[in-house]
Formats: sequence, C-alpha cells, structure tokens
Amino acid sequence: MNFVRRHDERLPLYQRLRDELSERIASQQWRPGEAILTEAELVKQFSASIGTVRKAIDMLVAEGALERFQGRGTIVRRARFDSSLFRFFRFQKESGERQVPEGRILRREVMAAPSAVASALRLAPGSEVIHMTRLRLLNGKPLLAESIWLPKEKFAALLDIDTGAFGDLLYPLYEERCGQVIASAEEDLTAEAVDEVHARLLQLQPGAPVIVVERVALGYDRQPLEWRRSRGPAEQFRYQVEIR
Amino acid sequence: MNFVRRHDERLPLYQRLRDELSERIASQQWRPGEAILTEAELVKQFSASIGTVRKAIDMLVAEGALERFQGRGTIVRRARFDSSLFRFFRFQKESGERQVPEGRILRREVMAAPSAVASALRLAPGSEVIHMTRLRLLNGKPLLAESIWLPKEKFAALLDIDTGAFGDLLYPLYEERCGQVIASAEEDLTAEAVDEVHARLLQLQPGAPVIVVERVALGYDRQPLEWRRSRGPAEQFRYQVEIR
DNA sequence: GAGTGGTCTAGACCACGGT
DNA sequence: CCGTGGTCTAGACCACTCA
Repeated sequence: MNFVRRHDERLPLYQRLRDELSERIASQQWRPGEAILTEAELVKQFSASIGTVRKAIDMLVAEGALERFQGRGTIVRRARFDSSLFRFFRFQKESGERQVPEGRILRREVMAAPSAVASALRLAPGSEVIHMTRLRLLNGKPLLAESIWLPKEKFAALLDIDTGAFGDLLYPLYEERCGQVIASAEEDLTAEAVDEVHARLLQLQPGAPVIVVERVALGYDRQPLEWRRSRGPAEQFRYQVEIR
Repeated sequence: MNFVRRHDERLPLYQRLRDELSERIASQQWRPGEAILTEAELVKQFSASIGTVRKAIDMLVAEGALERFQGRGTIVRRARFDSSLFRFFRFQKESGERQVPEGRILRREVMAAPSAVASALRLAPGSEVIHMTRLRLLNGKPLLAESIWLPKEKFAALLDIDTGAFGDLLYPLYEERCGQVIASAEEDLTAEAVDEVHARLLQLQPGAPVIVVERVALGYDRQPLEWRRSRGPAEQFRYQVEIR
C-alpha cells in the first residue's frame, strides 16, 4: 500500500515521511542502535528529493528518536535516562564523574491497580499490576525512595527473577527480560514535607523537605509502560533550566 | 567588510550566516517585534542560496531568537517569561486563565555587590548594585518573596522612579526606562526549609518546605543584566518535563 | 496584487568511517 | 576505495498577509 495514502494527504510530504518513519521505529522495525534506511534509499522508496528526506529525518533527530553519524548512517536512538536522576539530584563525586546508585528492591507484590496508577498507565480499572518499592543508595547512604508500578501483562517475566538479582538499573532489565523498550518519559516534580515512613527510609528528620518526582515511562509508540514516584531529600536537589 | 571574513571561514556558510544574524540581533539592529531582512534580501546580500539562508534562520528560530510568520516576515522574538513563574508555580484560577500576581517593592537600596552577586552579574568585586526586595501576591495572598540585584550602571534610571509606581512586571520597565531588553534567562531550582524571615513574609510555618529559584537574566548579547532569588511555598510548586 | 515565508525538486561536491 | 551523511545551489510553485 502506498505510504502516502496511509497519511493525511493534505500534510506536507516531509511530515508524512516523518510520520511513516516514526511508525516504523515504534513498530520496532529497527531496534535501538540499528541504522535505518540510508538517505539515498529513502529518496528512492518515497520518490522524494534528498532535501525533503533530510527534513523528515531532521525532525526525528530533534525529537530524540534518531541520531545521525556521518559516514555511518542514521541510528535509532536508545534513551539513556535511567540516570535522569542526575537532572534533579546531585550525586556526583567530587571528581564530577557519575556513579550509578545501588538499587535495592524492598518489596515486590502483585495487586489490583489503584485508580491513580491505572489512569497513569492507561489500564482498565482493577487490572493487575506489579508494585515494587526500591531504595537507591550511594556509598550505603539512602538517596531516593521509589514506588514503581508495572502492568503485569507485559512484565510478568520479572516475577520469575529473584529481586536480589535485579541489579542497579531497571530499564535494561525491562528490555532483556520483557522486551519492553523505554523511549521517553514525562516527569512531574513537586515538593513536600516528608512523612514518617519516608523519613525513616531516607534517614531524615520528620517534616524535612523532600522532592517528589512522578514519572511515566513510555515506549516508542508512546504507550505508558511504567509509573513511578520517587522521593529524595530536597537538600540534594538541584535543577537547571534555560528559558527563552 | 565582507561578512564572511568576520567569521571562521572553515565554518559552513549557514553557520556563519547564523552567527552574523545573531550578532545583528544582539546589537539591536532590529528591536524585538521588528522584521529582519526577507529571505530574498538575505540571498542577495550574502550570495547564498535560499536553502542555506533558511537553514540559518531555522537555527535561530530553534534557539528562540526569531519567529517566522508566513506572509508577514521573520521577527525578532520578544522573551515573555516574566511570567515564567508559571513554569514552576501553579497560580491559575480555577478557570485556568493566568493572572499576573501583584508586585510590591518592599525595599530598594544601593550597595556594593556581595561577591556572589558580583560573580553572577560578572561585575568587578565591589561594584555598585541596586538591591530590591519584592513580594508577589495574588488576591492579597503572598506567593513569592524575591531579592533582585541589578548593576547600578545600567539601571540607575530606576532610582528616579517611586517604587510604588513600578507596576507588576519589571522587564517592561527595564526596557522602557533603561533600554535593557531581557532575551533569555538561566534558572536554578533548589528546595529548603524556610527560615524565619521568609516564613513571616510568605505566611508559612517556620521550617515549611520552600522552592528557591535563582535566575540570571541575560540580554540578546548574553550579558547578565539581572540576578534574582525567589522563594515560594513548595505546596504551590509543580514542574513538568519531558525526557528522551 | 505584491510580497512574504513554506514546500519541493534534482542535482553537485565535500568530509568522514570503515574495508 | 566505497558508501554514508553534510553542505550548497538555483530554481519552481504554493499559501498566506496586508494594503
């Protein structure tokens, strides 16, 4: 079927091309790290000129879906933000190098999704979810307390692994064990005075300020795959933005 | 003098063109809201092809310096983030519409720049600065306590105006009275337990969590023009980001 | 209707990466 | 060396804005 007809023909060609490529990426036609078609090939297949093809690719690069390498090709980008903590919390060593905090699973259970979770994950109310609580530490000092919810349907394979063997990063685990690739995320920051439970977990005075980060992690097709809420001491928190 | 020679000739043409336009904007050859040269004119003046000119303009649009309007021209963008508070604090009415909080200047003084301020504003140590404290309120309720520092050299005209006549937005005032146009800003967020002084100003319990926003505001030439530190109740704070 | 930016073409040559 | 993306040209026609 002609790709043009699958998209709104009133759209500019470069838009339809972008959408087409975006769909192919979402359908995992190429896995992260793999090269997509060359520009010359796209020119042929879509009967577009090189400039138009490049504009479509440019858009996907700007969106973070692709990455170009002169001489090598254009590659499906692998999101690497399990360490996005670093956007918000300063865990650097004095040397400035990044460390991956230790991840320790405290609890894992299967339950019916609370309504807020069902809505964030776009599940039917009452669907089964995997709920985990996890503590992240650096040099034995607790830095972040996390509550993580996953749709059981997609992540059941995690239940077969001992939680002690989860390792420090979850997204590679999701990919290897469950074939679920995280492509992007939306985060929502708020702040509050810490409650008793988290004060104990994070070794803080009750009432000390904490930052709360709520994250929906999405696949390449933008379907929500994970929802988590993380709390960390406000003292460690720092975020920088540029505004225009 | 040939514009090409003023830039590194090893750079691609579209880069040199971008730099040239960027410099002209910084030098206020066009004021915010005014149209720059048309694409056709740029093609002539720089002996480049339309595609190259468009690429240079595209970059400046992406950077937020320009804005295109089909049929009208390409305009120097006016930064409109005095209300960037809305990025961080939710002040919306139930209706969702934005209100400009009332701004009330509590104090204004001329002093030697504290070293942190001198460094943020890139002033020689001990330079004279204008320091103001300001409270922002909505429906009479205090929302934000601000400390603002300005280089006296550029902003001396402000000292002639009664602080009661400052109005609710400062950046338009800077532009009208001092000819200083704010083009962008860098913000730095942290959180802390509120101290006594700010607890009283913001009508909070001592120790309640507050968000601290430090902002350096820059001109089109990226020279720092203002430094401010704002504190607001964490309860009102919310920030959303997308991560890829 | 005149003038602006928006889309698109069909090439050319260059710079870089891997073999 | 070959194949990749990077830069650049010199047009054409369309869609929109404003007088």
